[in-house]
Amino acid sequence: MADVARLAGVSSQTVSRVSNGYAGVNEETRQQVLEAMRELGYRPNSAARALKRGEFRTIGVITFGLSTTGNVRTLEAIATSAAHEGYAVTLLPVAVPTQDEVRGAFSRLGELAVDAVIVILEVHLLDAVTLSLPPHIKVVVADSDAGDRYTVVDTDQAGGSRDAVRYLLGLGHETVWHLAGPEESFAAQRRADAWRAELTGAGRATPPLVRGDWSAESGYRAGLELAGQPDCTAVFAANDQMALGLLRALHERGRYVPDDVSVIGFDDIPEAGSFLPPLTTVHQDFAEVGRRCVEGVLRQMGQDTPEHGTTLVPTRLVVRDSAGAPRSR
Amino acid sequence: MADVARLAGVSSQTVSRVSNGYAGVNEETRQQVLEAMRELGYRPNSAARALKRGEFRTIGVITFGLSTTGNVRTLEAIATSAAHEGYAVTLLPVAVPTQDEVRGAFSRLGELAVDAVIVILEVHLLDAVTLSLPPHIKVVVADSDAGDRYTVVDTDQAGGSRDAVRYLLGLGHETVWHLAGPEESFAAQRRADAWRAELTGAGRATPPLVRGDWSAESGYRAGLELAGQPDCTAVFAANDQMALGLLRALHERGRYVPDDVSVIGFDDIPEAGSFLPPLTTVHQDFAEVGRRCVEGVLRQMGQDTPEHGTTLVPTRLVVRDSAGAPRSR
DNA sequence: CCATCAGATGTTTACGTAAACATAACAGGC
DNA sequence: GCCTGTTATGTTTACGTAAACATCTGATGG
Repeated sequence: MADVARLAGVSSQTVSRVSNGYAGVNEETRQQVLEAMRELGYRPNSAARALKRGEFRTIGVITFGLSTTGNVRTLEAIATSAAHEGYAVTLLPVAVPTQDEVRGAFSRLGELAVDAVIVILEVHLLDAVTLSLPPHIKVVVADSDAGDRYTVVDTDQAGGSRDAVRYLLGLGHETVWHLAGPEESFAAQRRADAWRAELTGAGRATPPLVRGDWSAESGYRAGLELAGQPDCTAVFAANDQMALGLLRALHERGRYVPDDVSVIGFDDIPEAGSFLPPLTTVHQDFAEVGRRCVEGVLRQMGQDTPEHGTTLVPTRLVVRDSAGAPRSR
Repeated sequence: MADVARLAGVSSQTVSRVSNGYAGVNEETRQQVLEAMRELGYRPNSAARALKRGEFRTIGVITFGLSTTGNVRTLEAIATSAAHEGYAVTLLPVAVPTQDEVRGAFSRLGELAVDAVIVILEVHLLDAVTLSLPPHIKVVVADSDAGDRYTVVDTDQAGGSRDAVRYLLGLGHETVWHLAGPEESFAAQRRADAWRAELTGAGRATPPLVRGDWSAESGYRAGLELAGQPDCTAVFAANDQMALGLLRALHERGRYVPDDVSVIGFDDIPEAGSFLPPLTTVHQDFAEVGRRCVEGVLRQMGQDTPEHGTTLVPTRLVVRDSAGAPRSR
């Protein structure tokens, strides 16, 4: 900066003013400074800036792996929104979703150049971890039920599940089975709860819940099991990957979809329309979740007090070919 | 820091020494300092550190979208490796893969707190962009052919493609069709080149190349076309998503896989084993690519001169059920 | 018993920036 | 012609840290 100032024949403060687009600079001076910057290839040093301003213009994102579509899409939207607002995004991968790992990530975060954190961790691990965060760092959590302590942005899991079950019942199915996600997952829990509630509300029997782990492979195993249940005519899978495995198992066992068994997924991953048959599924607007996370974080940075409360992003049932009326008995 | 020093009854320099694990500090003093740190909740300020040290311990990752599995898995491995080495990862999403956008990302990068960059951009857009990078920033490129100018880490696209084609020919197919990725993609280009070379080398006819855009939907459209070619008995798809769409199209048109048509994909995404039928595909070791990217970046940071040259990560053909011998004529 | 040296700790300074304050030049009103 | 206000610019300072250098203590060896 000093070099630029010297070359342009001004003080370093004037360079700073130009560099920050400050108003009260003579147009002629400004051009000289810009020219000098160009000539010297000047780049403001972000460390010094951050030090001086006391903020990094960076948002940290804590996430467990990038294996699930939802996390990735949300992350992508976060990165885009953040970039749009002039914020950078720093990634904090948590290797294994254990209490210790999460705590570790949070404490690494403490020394990290970050003004705020968005946590995309659907598992029940946030509880004991709160304390280790420096107090000035703002937090938004996606996919959690910690709405009483944090700002939470979530998909309307319950609404989406309700729509799926209602749609299947509307097609004439006696009841709907559920292929759930892993126990540790908040999202899985809420989808299962809503499924159960909707069935109960409609006065239908609740079949035993089948557990998967989000993977297509687990869906396949569950599918082999379900294929053996002759009274199973409709399945609501908690995500599209498991639905994919389910489709394969049913196909292998000669149970045709949708003629013998109807299947509905959750997420609407880009490939869902290319499954065999194309999957009817609940569309999640991950991009919107990401945007609102960034929004929430920035809003909190404008004020001193942290917020809490939950924002729900609505879902939409995308009807394709994997669900139909049950074969008439 | 000054507060900690006061509380511990030492100078701030001693606090710094403790904080950085410096050797020559009396054990007793050290404990007092640590105690004071704990009591005051002291966190070293990373901006000040970066300013003083002249390095940020941060790696920037430029990537176009997070839509392709490969990019995401690579990114994940990068983040993990980097964290392991005490480096943070900052994400620089490029919204649209145009020259301007890429240039923009690179110039934003100039002001970003980053010591090195890993570019995961498979498209032909790097060429004109070189200049805008501050000279001290180290670069590693994944999935590119810029090996003469940068350190490049790539999957052995050619080897994988060759194996796929060779395997299909070995099963007795007369020739192999190719469902290629988009023209702008380096990876797509290399896979297509290797496919053509292998066919030519084996003295087989080269069917017209069919173009997709990596998406399952484009694979479906291509599949409808290929289903109309009676002499098409084997297809090598440039990625698994397109293979998925292809499978659906073939199925809809009554061309059975693998009896009528054999299909091989590329990537080995986690779901590939759950396709109908389970997909034979070329496994890419994205994790290894990510690791080597970080390794390359760190290595260059240890020295002054940038490197160039290409490292290839080997692939592996994963045989499942989508490819078989052609129906005897 | 003093010179020498090693280990432990303190003091000064600089990293690059921008806020706060200071100064200078000039226009306009009375 | 002097005061006031405005605009443009310069000077000083502090952000939190760690390198470089300075100092102090006590031990060792001749």
